[in-house]
Amino acid sequence: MQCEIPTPTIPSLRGIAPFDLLDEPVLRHMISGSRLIRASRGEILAQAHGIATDVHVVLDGEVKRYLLSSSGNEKLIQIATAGDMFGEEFALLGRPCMTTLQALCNVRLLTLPVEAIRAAMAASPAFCAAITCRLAATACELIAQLQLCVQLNSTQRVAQYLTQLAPDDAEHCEIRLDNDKQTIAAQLNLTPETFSRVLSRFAREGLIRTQGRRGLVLDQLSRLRRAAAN
Amino acid sequence: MQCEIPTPTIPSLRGIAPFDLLDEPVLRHMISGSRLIRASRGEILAQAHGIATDVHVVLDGEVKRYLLSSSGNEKLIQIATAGDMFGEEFALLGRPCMTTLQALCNVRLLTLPVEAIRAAMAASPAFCAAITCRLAATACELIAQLQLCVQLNSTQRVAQYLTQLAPDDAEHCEIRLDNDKQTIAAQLNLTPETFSRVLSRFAREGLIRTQGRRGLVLDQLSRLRRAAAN
DNA sequence: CGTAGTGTTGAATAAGGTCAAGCATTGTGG
DNA sequence: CCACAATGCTTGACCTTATTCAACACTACG
Repeated sequence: MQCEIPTPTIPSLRGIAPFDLLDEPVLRHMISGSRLIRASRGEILAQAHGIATDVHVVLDGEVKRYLLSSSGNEKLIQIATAGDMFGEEFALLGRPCMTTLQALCNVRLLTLPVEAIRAAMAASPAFCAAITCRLAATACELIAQLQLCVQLNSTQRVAQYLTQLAPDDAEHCEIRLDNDKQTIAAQLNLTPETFSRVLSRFAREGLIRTQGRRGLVLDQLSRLRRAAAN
Repeated sequence: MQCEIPTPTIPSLRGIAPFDLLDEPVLRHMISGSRLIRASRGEILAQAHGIATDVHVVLDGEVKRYLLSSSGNEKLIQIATAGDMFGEEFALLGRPCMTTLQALCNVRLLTLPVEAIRAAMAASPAFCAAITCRLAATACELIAQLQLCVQLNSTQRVAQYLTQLAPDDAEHCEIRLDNDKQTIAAQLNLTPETFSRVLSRFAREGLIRTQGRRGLVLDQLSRLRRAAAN
């Protein structure tokens, strides 16, 4: 994990989601307080401890954000990809950050002090509104996650996940998973074993067929949707 | 459940958390679009369906906000008491509201159209910042909830709940539960039976003693804290 | 003193998790 | 281009945990 003073990152930040709303001087001030972090696959970028003082932006690569329990259990919160920003929740409140950060591949990450974010919010109502929307979206996602993890059983969770990948009206479709099955299992808060078992039961019942490691044919989406709802 | 046009509520709203930041005309405009809802114990105030278009403020009484699964399982999200505001997450994004609302006692609830909130945010940077903070806090709480429900077992959850009720440094203390045991169990995502079993195990081990229905003596808080962490 | 609402306890059950072994896929180095 | 290693995936047997259902006990309140 390396840190650099990021001179040439102004253009890249300008192209990223809420920062495109900022004026040149505000953006420049924000960059001046930032740090650029490089890390390679598997590296832990930040532990869950201490007051959060900054916000992160992924420039390239993927970063996994998760809760780590004392028994080693990982609960995935988010997989942040290029252009994603995260960590406002804790930083804006000055609360201890609960999440751990791990690089899923070689990544470049920009770290912005929360004070700069706060200043930008004061300077630009549009930026402030954008941050507000992002937080609202985060809260919604978390409520959905809670619903998923707490109220649905393994069958329902997998069925719901699969139906989300298909177009809304189709009955049959072929898809390609965008992550390891382990990772997907983690998203659904299942062990890889349980995930595998549910998939093979669906296959046995004729709902799906597997094609290689990541390919999947959904044959009876209406039944799958029903399985998700029950 | 009754609805009224709320003429005399300007003063009461002025005294409530983020609304004290607003100027008289903005506040007046906000009130003008609002509705006052009265409901009595047990009544369902709003189902989870359709796009959320407004935000709620509890004037008096208590309201339970929860996720309802198709199998009837309830996952408690929040108990909102007088002065609490909620529902921004969904309303600001115009997403379907996932939560159900139930009166825990006789309540008066003020319903504000999200457009008024948006206008107030545009008019007052301080109000906007306050809303942002509230959303950040909501997100943090939800992450904590997720951690609680997904990564901790029943013993840890109960131990954590109990230790939160005690002062940080004490070893011994008496407390009074502020809700039914059923409700507390729901907050911890446990059945009342499991909650009861954990409590009686703690009692058997000498960690706590029960006093009547709501009283509780915590005798060995250090052991309790250890049980919460493991 | 009786009743409704809460809380407790036990036995049976179900749902996932854990551990361990083996199989398949992918991609790399020869 | 093939072989093989590394990684990821599957499967089975077993175990732990919490839920369910049912009966009963307690408490608070009228």
